[in-house]
Amino acid sequence: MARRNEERRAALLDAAIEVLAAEGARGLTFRAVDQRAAVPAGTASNYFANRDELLTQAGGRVYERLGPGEAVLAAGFDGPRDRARLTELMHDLVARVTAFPTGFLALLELRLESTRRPELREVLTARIRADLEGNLAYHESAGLPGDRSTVLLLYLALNWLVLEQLTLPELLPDQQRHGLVTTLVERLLDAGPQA
Amino acid sequence: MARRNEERRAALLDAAIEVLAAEGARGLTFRAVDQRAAVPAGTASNYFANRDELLTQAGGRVYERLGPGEAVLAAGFDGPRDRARLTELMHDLVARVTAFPTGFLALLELRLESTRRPELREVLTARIRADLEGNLAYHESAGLPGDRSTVLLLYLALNWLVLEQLTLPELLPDQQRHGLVTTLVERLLDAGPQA
DNA sequence: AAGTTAGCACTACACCCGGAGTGGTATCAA
DNA sequence: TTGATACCACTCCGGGTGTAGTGCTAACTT
Repeated sequence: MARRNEERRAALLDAAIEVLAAEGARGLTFRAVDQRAAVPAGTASNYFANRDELLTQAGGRVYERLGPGEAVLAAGFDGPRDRARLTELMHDLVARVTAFPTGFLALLELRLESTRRPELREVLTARIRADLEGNLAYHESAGLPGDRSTVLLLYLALNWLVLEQLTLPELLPDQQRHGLVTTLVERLLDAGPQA
Repeated sequence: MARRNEERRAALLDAAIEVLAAEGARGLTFRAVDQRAAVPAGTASNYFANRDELLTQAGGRVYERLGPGEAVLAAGFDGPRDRARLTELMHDLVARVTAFPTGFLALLELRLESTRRPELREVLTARIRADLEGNLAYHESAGLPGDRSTVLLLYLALNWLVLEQLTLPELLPDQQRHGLVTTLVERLLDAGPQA
């Protein structure tokens, strides 16, 4: 008996993200989602046929909510196209992702879970690839300095930087993290464009 | 009733690492460890007072097993100290970590679990800091090119590169990953030393 | 405007799975 | 013989699933 209230469904998925971040992939149960969403027990059961569906749709939901950030970036088409601008954008990016910590953590949990669920891995791969391609396309069309490798290397390093901050915040002081972003852009660019 | 057979204890911790990687932090139960280690049910209960102990000791065990890799690196004190050498070392590093995938994944699970367990976070922070400091010290004493920031940025980017390979291998083709390592070292060094 | 119906929120129940912890027994070594 | 440890079995407990059943509400019909 599938329920069709989209608003409620979205609320359940948001709750699922919170649960993923707070309890881990294994802790994502229908009951836990019900509880987190403050709806009566059994509700999530009625909206999702099984755990797999809940998992994959939760992954999609994270990107739905992270998406608007891209729109914000798109508003940054004006302004200079130099290194300072890119540095600023990267600082903003890190801040934006960090501001939705449960989303980032949920995505990580899903990555680990996808080790065991080929179907989930496919969905995640497709989504993250689309995101990456989007970033590459944006970077190029915005005329920002740096080539494809620049963007990819930024992606790698910044992701782990955020991971570091969210999981072991005491390892690198805030100030050092900030400096690393600046230095990273600097070095990737100075040597980059001619490659 | 604590048992003291160190060999058996190590075998149980190795099993715990496998379980962490395969089932997630939440899947790490005494029974699962028993089963994976092929010992009778209840054995892990006798060796570890509670789950926390099992968790933290498993984290330590990963580094015990990853440690020898550092020793191998130490054997690399001879040879040139140029960019090509560093590139080679980084390729080796990635290969070495990738060769022990369950260790890497277990560590990731522990990071996520440490979000909920302050005690575990402290232990992990200390260990990873020691590892990082070790890398920094090695890099400097070996006279390899690049400064502190170089090492830190390598750490960030390469970690996520490995994560990418282990969780969503279809996202980046092997060849591209390989090229990224080379490019990363290249760009970090060309702009680096004067900073 | 009243009656009818369809869908959904909510509740309760029956079933099942899996893990914790512990006490007892067998086995081996000093 | 005695002490320690490996091994096994048993009981208790918690939590999750899926579904059947009940009432409410809102929209549609005539």
